[in-house]
Amino acid sequence: MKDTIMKAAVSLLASAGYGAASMRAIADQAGVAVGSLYVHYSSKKGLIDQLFKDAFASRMAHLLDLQARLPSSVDVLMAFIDEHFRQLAADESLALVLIRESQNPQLADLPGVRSFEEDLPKAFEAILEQGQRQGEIRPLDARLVSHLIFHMIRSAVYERQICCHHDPLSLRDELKTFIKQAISTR
Amino acid sequence: MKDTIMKAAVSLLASAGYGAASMRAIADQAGVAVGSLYVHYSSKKGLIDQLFKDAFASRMAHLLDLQARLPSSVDVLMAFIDEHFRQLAADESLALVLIRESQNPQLADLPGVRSFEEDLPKAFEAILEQGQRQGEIRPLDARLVSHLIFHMIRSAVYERQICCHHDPLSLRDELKTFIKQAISTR
Amino acid sequence: MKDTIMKAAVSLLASAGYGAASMRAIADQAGVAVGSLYVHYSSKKGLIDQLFKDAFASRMAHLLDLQARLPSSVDVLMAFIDEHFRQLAADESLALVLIRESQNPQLADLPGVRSFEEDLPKAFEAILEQGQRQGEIRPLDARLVSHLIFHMIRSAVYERQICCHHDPLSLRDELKTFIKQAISTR
Amino acid sequence: MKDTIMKAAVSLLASAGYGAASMRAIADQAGVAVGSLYVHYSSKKGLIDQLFKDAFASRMAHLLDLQARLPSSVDVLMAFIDEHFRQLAADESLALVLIRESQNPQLADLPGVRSFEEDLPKAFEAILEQGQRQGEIRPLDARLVSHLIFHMIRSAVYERQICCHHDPLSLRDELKTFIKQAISTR
DNA sequence: GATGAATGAGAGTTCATTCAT
DNA sequence: AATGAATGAACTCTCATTCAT
Repeated sequence: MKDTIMKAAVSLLASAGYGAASMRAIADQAGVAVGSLYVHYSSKKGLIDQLFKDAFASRMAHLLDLQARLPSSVDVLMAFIDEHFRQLAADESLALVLIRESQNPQLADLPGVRSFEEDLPKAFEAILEQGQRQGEIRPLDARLVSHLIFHMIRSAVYERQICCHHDPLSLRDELKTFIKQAISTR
Repeated sequence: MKDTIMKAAVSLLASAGYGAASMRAIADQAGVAVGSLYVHYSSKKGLIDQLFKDAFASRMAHLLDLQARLPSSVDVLMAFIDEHFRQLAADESLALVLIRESQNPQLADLPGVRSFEEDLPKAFEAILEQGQRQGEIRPLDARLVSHLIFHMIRSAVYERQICCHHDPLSLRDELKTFIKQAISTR
Repeated sequence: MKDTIMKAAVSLLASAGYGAASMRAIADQAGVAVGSLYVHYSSKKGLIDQLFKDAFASRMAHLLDLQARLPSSVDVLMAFIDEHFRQLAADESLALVLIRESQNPQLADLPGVRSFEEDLPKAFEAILEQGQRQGEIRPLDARLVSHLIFHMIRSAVYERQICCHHDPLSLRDELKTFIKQAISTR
Repeated sequence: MKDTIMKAAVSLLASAGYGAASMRAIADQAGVAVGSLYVHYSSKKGLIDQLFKDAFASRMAHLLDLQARLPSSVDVLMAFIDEHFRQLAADESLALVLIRESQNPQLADLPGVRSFEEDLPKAFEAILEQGQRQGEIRPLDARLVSHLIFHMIRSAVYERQICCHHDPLSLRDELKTFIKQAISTR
């Protein structure tokens, strides 16, 4: 049931956003009573914090795994984008929620959200710096570009959700080409 | 007084977001009575719609002007980024609000917000297509890349607001280099 | 309207107690909307705090006045009892609420309630001590007896409300005789 | 286990009061599951009713015993006060709960609470009337004074709990002297 | 135009109680 | 007998909005 609730919450957050996703609406969507939400999550914010904590943990684990297995930094980034899009296909709503609500000031103080906002770009930054040392990546402000890439992935995912015009595979390849060309040494 | 209210609204929306910016809070911030808000704006959504309409009009006008004056599409984009950062310096809060709340599903049906979300990228797309015809810009999915660029500018602006680590000028130049390299024919 | 709300609150607190006097019930009793309660009082506790603050102020003012006008401490006590019963006749519900809810642990941290519980007995204590110095009152533990008297007045008032068997005047005289005989030097 | 639950309930009622002592909190305090409370008691009110029934039975039994053994009504009262203070020392929390919650309107309809509130003073009244017939006790309204004394004992006990300033023995003796002098024939 | 008290629907949350295990 | 997840009514409080002044 805990899972049913979380899935309903993600679905509603995706379509309506934090402000319009009331606990009552989430309960209805999940087909449970309002009180049941509080059996499994301490509060509305507690529920959303858990959402981000889970997402951060799974993404971070994957990124660290890639970094350990692939020698080339550019390859790590490309593989991560592939994986990100794969996860996206698995749960489109979740991706949208993660992107949208991570920028919601009302949620900025949640530990899970902060990890997602701060620690994930930091990992990107480390990869870029390693790539620079390896000569694969041109001189650039690693911190800044890590954030740019992070947001571009977000944007691509976001576009995919909102404007249903794009073919997801071409979008993924377009993004990869875009980033690859932008950071490579010539 | 109408202006005082709008400025207070922008300031509060920037720091607290749509959900936490109550009409009472906006009135307090502006130093006027709650009732006065409804003298000048029909509703909370009406106020925000106006905010986006104004912003869209000024940005669109500038883009059309650049397009008319500069022959090179790449130059137009670069000049637009310059101008965007200039406007940003003039009103940082407004930029943040435009970016954040344009993605808020609770505001998605406002005409002003829709213009900002849909018509501005369309203008970018037209510029890219023109650049392709001129041979300045490599073959790419104009519609998709226009959205990517649009979101990257957003991301850069957003980063500038949230993480106070970056030097705004280097951020602007980094972004211009990033985009220029990404779209140019080799 | 602020007054209407307070009167409705007192009436409901008297008949139902703090736990059963919901804000909705108070609003209904007062014939106003729930929201109106929060226009005039910050919260349920804020409303009750105000109730006690007002009651404390009026009783304390009267006690100080008597103390200034009457030379005999016993007379002051007797006059205060008379006045207390008079105020009681003017607002029986209020008296009951003050007595009952001042002992409610959920309200113990309200400043108004603390004043009522602590500062009023302190004033009694001062009167007793003065009476002892004047030789009117027998040797006794002033602090303790001040609390005993305070609670006896309460009890008498409480009885009057709950058990409607007693004649209020005989109750008052019985109490006065009881106290007078208990504290006098023989 | 039934006893563990009752003790936890008394402890929590003493410190937090009826309103704040939720069934979950009582279960936590007792170290059992919420469901177990309903195995032994029909409801929250049923539990509290049992609390008062037990207390009434033990106090009433003792009072009747004293009345049978002691010829002097004044002695009976004094002995009862001694015993009351002794019971108090044995379970201070219980005493506080009995006093406080017997006045809670939300509990006024419980049979156990009504016995405690009505039948105990009636027994006092009978003793006073007997003392009057024996010439030990001055002419007074027996019903009224029985309530006064009942409440004074309450008050003394209550004070002992709340204001930790008093020495319990001196408080007991002060109260006994106070009452003895108040009711005696001169 | 400007005000702010009044509104009432709806938000998040709690809680006594039930019942399948 | 013991458990604790599930329930849904009811709670306190907030908020966009209205309207008489």
